[in-house]
Amino acid sequence: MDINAYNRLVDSGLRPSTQRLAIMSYLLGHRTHPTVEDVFQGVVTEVPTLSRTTVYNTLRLFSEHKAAQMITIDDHHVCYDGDIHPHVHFLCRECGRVFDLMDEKAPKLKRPVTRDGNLIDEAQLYYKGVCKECLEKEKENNKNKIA
Amino acid sequence: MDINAYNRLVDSGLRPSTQRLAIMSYLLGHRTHPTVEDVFQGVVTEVPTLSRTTVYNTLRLFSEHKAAQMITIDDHHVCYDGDIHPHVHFLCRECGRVFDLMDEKAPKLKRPVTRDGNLIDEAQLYYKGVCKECLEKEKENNKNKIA
DNA sequence: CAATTGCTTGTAACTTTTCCAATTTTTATT
DNA sequence: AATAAAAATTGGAAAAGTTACAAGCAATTG
Repeated sequence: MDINAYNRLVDSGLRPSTQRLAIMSYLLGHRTHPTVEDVFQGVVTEVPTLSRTTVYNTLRLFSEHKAAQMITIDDHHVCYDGDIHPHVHFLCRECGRVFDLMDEKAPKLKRPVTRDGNLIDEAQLYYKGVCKECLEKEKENNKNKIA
Repeated sequence: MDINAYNRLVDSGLRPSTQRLAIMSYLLGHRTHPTVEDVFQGVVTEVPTLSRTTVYNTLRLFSEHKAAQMITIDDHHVCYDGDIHPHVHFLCRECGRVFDLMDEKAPKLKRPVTRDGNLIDEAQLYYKGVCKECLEKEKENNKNKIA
């Protein structure tokens, strides 16, 4: 059994069912910011009866209980992150990958309430652009065109 | 004619067609972070032949040309903002409204390239929580329950 | 004023997500 | 253990949001 997944669930006040453990294990083992479909495809081999609805429900549950982060940077689909420490995300417009930006500081909440009186419980800082790998590829293509 | 909408389009390198002008005017006149559907409903009264596809295409075009901001804070639908100055957004989990947080500083990009070599062209800082109005309502409801 | 290009339209299709009733699993009670 | 109650999961269907595409319309150029 994945002791980390188990602890994360119990610590978040969630019952460690087979499906939840499998989904949490997947999240903790794949730091690629998987979509719901990614999670489903990755876990269904292990839990063959798994339903997509369960994946949707479970990931939402995780995010509501702060056992995972919901990431809404991409307008096409939501993705999830098992890393619950505040950190900055980057979306590459070319390849669509989402990854962590280690060298940028996460937004820090000084107060959980704004001056206007709004209660804040979550902060997300996102960057969008073109990743290193895609920039390299573009360079290659341009070279070939000229040659 | 809305001179502001016209200028925003031309300055962004976009042709000022009837539909584009109407959509941009709507964005500039409604700082409520409208969804595609909001924009469609708001503009179709003025331009009765307007198609939803045009709204989708046009808003995407605007965001690609930095003539408007695409906001992906809500996992249910994308919304748009005619204010292109960097500023912080807040999503209320109760009423679903998105609004600007004036008293929070927008993320500033020192360099357009990360230390890893990724090219950044956009930054978004989002907060989620419960807005003042919804907090008040909750208080009311609790009072009534006890009484 | 013909040709080209760009913009808009409407429908259909597609993707993602939610709903819901039935079923299974787990927990609590006797 | 047996039973009842509660919680979690399933699968199919439906809804919501978005895109693709072919046809038509408008503007611009030579």
